[in-house]
Amino acid sequence: MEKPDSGHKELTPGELSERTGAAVSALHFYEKEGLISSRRTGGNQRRYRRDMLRRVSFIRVSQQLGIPLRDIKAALDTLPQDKAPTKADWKRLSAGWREQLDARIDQLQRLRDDLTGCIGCGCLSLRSCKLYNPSDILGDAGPGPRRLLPPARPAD
Amino acid sequence: MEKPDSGHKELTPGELSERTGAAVSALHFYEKEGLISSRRTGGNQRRYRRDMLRRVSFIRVSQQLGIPLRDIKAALDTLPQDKAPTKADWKRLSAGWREQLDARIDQLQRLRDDLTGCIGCGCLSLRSCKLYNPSDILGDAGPGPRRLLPPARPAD
DNA sequence: GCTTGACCTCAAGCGTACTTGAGGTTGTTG
DNA sequence: CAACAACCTCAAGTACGCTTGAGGTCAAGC
Repeated sequence: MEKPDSGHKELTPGELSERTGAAVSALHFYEKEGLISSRRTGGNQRRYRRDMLRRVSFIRVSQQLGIPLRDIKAALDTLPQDKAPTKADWKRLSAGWREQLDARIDQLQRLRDDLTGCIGCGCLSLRSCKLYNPSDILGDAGPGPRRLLPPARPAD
Repeated sequence: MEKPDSGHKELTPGELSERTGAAVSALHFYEKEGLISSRRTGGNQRRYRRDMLRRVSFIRVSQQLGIPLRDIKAALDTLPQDKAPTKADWKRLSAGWREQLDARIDQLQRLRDDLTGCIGCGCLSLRSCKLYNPSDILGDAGPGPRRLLPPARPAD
């Protein structure tokens, strides 16, 4: 039924690291920050439930989207901490992320279209250029730094 | 011909800050890092050529794309430092940036499609999921951190 | 039983992109 | 001419997301 390589045992730090691409030090960091959790053996070594594979991968994928760890944590916090999340749990998270992604793509496409316009018109007139007008950039409400993405608040 | 509000005088730090949305401290930082330049008055105060408006705005827009300052600097270094860039100069830069943008949009769209697939299939099998397989993510050549975007090397 | 590698903790360090603060100068304006 | 905002320099601090190092433990193989 199940391929044996799917496994069912807990994972050592080294295994989780190798299979997710995250450094062991990063796993420690994620745990310290509450993004993942582990059980300890008698010898005080970490053992990870297999669903941590998914959590860590989710973290990494989300980071590729430019989402800060605190937002990823907020999303993961909606999953059960003490047992493996259900399919529905992951589906909900994924759907939320897909929205983020859609928004991000829209944003970039608008940026691209504006940039194309600027190339077309030469756009030596800053006054009329959306890209080069700070109070206009991506609907920015004013000057000053802001996050690339709005805070992730999935199904709260 | 030219609207008077287009201006032709140099800008003070405060003016440049207000018109680009970058903090004065950020302007100092950009100058220290060689991304912008200024002339000094007799009293040692900075005066910015008007094309610095465009440089700073370019910096900020590029950052919205997730491009690191060193890559932005590399791009700006292809512009003349001692005189205002020509329309062709900016056009070339913008075109290079548009490529970055297109690539980034493609990347995100692939990610979105994969994510949609994962939602569709439930994707509790990590083995078959592109998103959750680190050696596959976005064509990653292996585990370990990597930059979201390839280095910007515009028309070098 | 000893070596070896994987593991442990905790503190410090690093790169990016700035901001903040101290202490002092400039320049405009009433 | 005094006040006051805006400017100056330089050093240190901040936030994020980790990595590195020191000093020690655990577990498997020879």
